[in-house]
Amino acid sequence: MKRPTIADIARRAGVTKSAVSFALNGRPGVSQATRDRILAIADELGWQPSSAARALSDGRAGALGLVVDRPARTLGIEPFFIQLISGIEGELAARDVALLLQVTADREAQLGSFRRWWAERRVDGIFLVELHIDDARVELLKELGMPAMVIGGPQGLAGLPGVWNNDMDAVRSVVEYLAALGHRRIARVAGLPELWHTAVRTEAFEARVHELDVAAVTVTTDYSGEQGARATRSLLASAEPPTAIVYDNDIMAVAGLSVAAEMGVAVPDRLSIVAWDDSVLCQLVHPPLTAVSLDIAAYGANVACRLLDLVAGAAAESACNATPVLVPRGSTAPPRERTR
Amino acid sequence: MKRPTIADIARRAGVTKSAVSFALNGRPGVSQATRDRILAIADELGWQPSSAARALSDGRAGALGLVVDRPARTLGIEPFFIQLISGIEGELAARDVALLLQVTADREAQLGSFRRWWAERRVDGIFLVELHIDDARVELLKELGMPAMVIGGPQGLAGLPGVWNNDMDAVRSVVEYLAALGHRRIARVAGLPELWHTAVRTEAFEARVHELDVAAVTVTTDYSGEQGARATRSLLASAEPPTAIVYDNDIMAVAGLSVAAEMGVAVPDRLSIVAWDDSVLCQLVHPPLTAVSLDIAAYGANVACRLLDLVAGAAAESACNATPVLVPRGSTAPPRERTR
DNA sequence: AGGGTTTGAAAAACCGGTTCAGCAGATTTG
DNA sequence: CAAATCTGCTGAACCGGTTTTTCAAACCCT
Repeated sequence: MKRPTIADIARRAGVTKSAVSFALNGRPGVSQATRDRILAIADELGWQPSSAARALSDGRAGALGLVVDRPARTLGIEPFFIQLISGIEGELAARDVALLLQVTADREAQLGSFRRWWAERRVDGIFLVELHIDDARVELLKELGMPAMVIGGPQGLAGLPGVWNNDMDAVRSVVEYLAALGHRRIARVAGLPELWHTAVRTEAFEARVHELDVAAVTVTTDYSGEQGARATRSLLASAEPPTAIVYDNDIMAVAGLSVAAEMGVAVPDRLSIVAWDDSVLCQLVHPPLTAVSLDIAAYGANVACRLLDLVAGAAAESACNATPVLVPRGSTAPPRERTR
Repeated sequence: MKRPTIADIARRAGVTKSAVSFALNGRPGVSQATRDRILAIADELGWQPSSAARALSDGRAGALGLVVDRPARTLGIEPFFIQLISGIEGELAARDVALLLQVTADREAQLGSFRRWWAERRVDGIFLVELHIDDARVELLKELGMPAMVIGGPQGLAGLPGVWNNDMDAVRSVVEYLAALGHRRIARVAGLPELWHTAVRTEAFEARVHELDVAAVTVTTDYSGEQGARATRSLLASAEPPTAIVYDNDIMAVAGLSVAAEMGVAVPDRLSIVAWDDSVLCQLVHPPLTAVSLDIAAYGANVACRLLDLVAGAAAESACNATPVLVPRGSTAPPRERTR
């Protein structure tokens, strides 16, 4: 039992392929009676358009692409990507657009994937995540003329539209919260320094601690729990250890919490911990972690919408998605005096 | 600057499209000299085949599909899926096959996705994960005649080929390990009971503890950290609490560890913890968790290879991938007497 | 009644590949 | 030396849609 084509429908309806095409796409050119008859037959036969034929004829793939290149070591842990994909998917599925996913070992491979996807017309556009400062992908995409939407890039990024979150205000509220609790020495265990959003957060962090006259230090890592643990160890072992640490992702925060336990530093009495990127993980550990929370799936849906519009021909527009909010839990408290 | 087609190459080379097609696909029918000339021109023009045209003409999509339907709550945490996808991708990318990913809210939606993907010829075959006992998807796939590879299904699953792991031996070795340490009351916090691999593990577990004359109890959950925590709480609060708990995934094991900390039960002195599905998470917490480890990316690569072969026309064959190995870490030790 | 517009549908071209039948010319074969 | 086979390529059909062009019949207006 072969799958039906519009030619089959045409034969059954006693019309030509063109009439069927017009009818199925709701375009003028066929009478209402004929249209109804064709639709009924299509339905009866269980007809579905061949994505290949459609792609070939109208030039669009009906698919969008996403390439992720986190090293396997850290990739799986962060809920961020799957949540993001989940949000994107919700939007795409509704419009019958597919999502092509690729996981590459390094960034160079991404360039090749973009080229190939575009040359093969596998996708109509792509999502760009983890934007670096001076990102080679941006140039390539502009050169190819490939529609793209930057996820999490800064506002005024040359050339490509994007959707970002108001991390600056969120960082400020974290600093203010800790300062209000009485913390005077705050550390921040940041992610990869070459990422745009790390830079944005660092700048906002440095500025706000300076204004509030709080002593602060920022350590950069590769986002892995291992480096988060190492950074925590050296911070806590220093002469003047911080009384609060802000981590750039949840996995490092959990690692930091373990290090504190291992070193006999009570949380939150001796050390307050704040995690960026909230997830169930933050609520599982003991004490539950105060975190900066954001609805990532909604973020993904938002971005997907915009890329779809862009592909459909809308003007390229950037927008702010939302401001992450601080969710206080058991890992933060006023600092207790060190002597005792 | 339009993207080049084989017609462009043909014109430049002074031959017809057919000759170009033969040359590019390494098929006989053109002389070596002509072939070289055509390849050089194709390379110069940066030609890449249009996936749509190819799909339309030879009937294969050049893509495989994977649908995941874990609820968003638990989805992001487990490294399993991303690692699996990463492994699959490695294999597919080498052969220029794309991976379509869909994240659905419920299982019913999966059926629709399969139908549509197949009807639209979007994919040549699909990976079936999280196989349920009496899974409606199996019937549908057989009805559609869609090539599929079951990931993690049991050996003798009617009709569909699959690749599984030797969980039975792994379960046995865990039980033996704990028994050898001196544990006489072991609990197992299992995953969803309707999943095949849960059933397989449960059966092996029950059988082995019986043989070794160890008291055991199995509690089923939905894999979420929340339910893992709840199960742990009630187990530890019982009259005769277990001295060791085996968790069916890493996230529940971490949750269990937190509950133990919260209840003042020392790990591993009073309670030993074993996690199934090893991940960096297990090494981040304190103490690091003894875990049942498996190279998931390699598993994905293995499965991908087999589905590609199946799609290419090979006979449908099932196979065992590997036996997960127990990695002892700090969360397991001989039980200490309860009185004191 | 005759010329112009509208309507509904047919016919054909096209998208970019693959594949198959056909066909000259060179080479092998009896 | 004629017939059969092989080689290297051409021309055309085909995959399943979309889109443009063409065309006949119906309708409209003095």
